[in-house]
Amino acid sequence: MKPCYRDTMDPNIILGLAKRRGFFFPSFEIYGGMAGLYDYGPLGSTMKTNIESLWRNNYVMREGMSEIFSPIISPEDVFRASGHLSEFTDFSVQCQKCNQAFRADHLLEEVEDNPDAMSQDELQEAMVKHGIKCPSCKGGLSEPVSVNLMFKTMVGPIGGRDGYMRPETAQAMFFNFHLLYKFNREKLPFGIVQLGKGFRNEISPRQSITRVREFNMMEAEVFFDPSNKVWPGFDEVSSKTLRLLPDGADEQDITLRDAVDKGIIANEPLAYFMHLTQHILTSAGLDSKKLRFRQHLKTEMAHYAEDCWDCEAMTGYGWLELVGIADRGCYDLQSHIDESGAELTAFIRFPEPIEMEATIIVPNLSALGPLFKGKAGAIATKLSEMPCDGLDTAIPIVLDMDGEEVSIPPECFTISQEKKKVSGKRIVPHVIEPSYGLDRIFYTVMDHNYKEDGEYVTLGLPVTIAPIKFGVFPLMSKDGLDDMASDIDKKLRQKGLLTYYDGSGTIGRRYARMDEAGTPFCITVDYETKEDGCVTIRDRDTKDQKRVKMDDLERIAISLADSSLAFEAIG
RNA sequence: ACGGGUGUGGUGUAGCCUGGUAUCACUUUAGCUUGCCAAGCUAAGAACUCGGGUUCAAAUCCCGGCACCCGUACCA
Repeated sequence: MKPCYRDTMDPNIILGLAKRRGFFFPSFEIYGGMAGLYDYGPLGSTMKTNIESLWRNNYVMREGMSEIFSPIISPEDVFRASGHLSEFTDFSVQCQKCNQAFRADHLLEEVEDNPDAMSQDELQEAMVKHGIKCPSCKGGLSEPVSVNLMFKTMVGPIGGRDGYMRPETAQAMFFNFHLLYKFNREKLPFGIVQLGKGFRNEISPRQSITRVREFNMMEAEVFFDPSNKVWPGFDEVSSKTLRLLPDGADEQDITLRDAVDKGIIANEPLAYFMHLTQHILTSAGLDSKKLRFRQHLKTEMAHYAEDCWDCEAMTGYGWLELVGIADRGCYDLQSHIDESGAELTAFIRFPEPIEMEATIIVPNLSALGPLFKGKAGAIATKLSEMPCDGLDTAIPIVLDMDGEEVSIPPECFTISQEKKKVSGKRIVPHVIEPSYGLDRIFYTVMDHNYKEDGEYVTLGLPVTIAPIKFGVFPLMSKDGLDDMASDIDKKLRQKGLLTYYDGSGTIGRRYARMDEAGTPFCITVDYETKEDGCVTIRDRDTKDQKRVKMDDLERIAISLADSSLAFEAIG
């Protein structure tokens, strides 16, 4: 489906503003630039921090999840387990006539069973065997060339170990599960978050900061008992609506409750985090009319995923994926269990311990040892794990030890009835992963809040996101007004509010400068201040002014900045 | 990655065809002025994407790199 570009911003206008006002710009420009790498400038860095704080306020403060901070450089094993090593390595072929590039495994999909898993040589063989030609012009194709989208590096300068720059922040939350589970006092569900950089060597970075090689993510991994997938707080928001675009159905506004009941969204927590996402994004100033949740098609969803929704925003680049919220089942933990052998499981207690009677084989090590020497340990393990129904204690047990038949004489084991108290079971938790692309959200904040009235540009950022909270001006830079304004400026900064003092040019120009930077309020010291001790506070969006006593200014400014006081409510 | 287009102060641009000291506006800075919304005056600062070639001389012509935009592909 072609995106609809009506009522959307021309990206070039955003890019110009971003560069002029120091939000973001291409990196390394004086050295010719480097595709897919951007700097956040003075205002951009602060706004990025503000978006992160907003996110933390919701995930860490409101939902009670715990934050971790782990290395970017990671050993190869991590990505062998996660699947990135194979998933991020494609084999590409190119048409020798029309030069178009294709994925080799895609061309073989109809004639081979599992081309995705084939090696370079196997692919080449299969291509020749089936006489694959270019699908668009029937020209001959080149040999498959390996394309890996992870940045590889060497850990240790001499004879080091292969490492990769992580392509997402998620993995540490999985492979540290055993510790994090303990930290959360062995209770499910619980959530872990990580904010940080990820790296992908994109074939073709484009569209400014929305598709870059080094990017910022805010990710949560929420672990559940699969038999009890609930998240506290769902009931409170279950009557809220979301705009959904389900796989195979029309776009619709629907309540969380209905969407879960009708099976459109797979479970309550998934719906809950979708709503939380909507809440965070609109708090960051995104226009809810330009947001939707699109369900992954069956074909694009990873095979292990139970359900997956992208939150998309309409921007000057078309629909842009900002957030992915996926129920990934137990895939990630299980993969790390398989790869590392670590016990990344949770223990689910039964309401009452269950008494069980079991027949078990007890190996007699003092007999096994002398008889089987080095193999005794492995034999003992195998004995105690094997089913023992109908075994006779008088007959030797025959075991298959790596292809070798071994007969275990009866004196080496006993069979006994045991009563066991089972108080619970070990399970591999399921995980729901809300994953936010910070840079894309950043871009969309600018896109959705850009306002133009003729030549006059206002960036209508919400107070919490705006880098500068207050412009502080003397009406005239003389007669002591400048000193009074500087004083106010200094005091507000001491209270932790980022201000911008400006005493140059006309007052209108100073207001305009702040409007374009998205600063929500300006404080002006004028001649009356000397007489009545009041200053004006001017609201960016209405241009209205209120006079307030300087004695009340700090208190009011703090309340305005944390949104606990609306401008209109100033007395 | 392929095809097409584009690269001039912080931003937007003129100049390129037809080679000869780079245009204009906004912005910025300093001063004057200005008593609440990009006013005015004076002055200043600031650019030819990079490398190579042709030429007495290259922003301009030729070749190559880099970056950006669009399409296809790729990717989430």
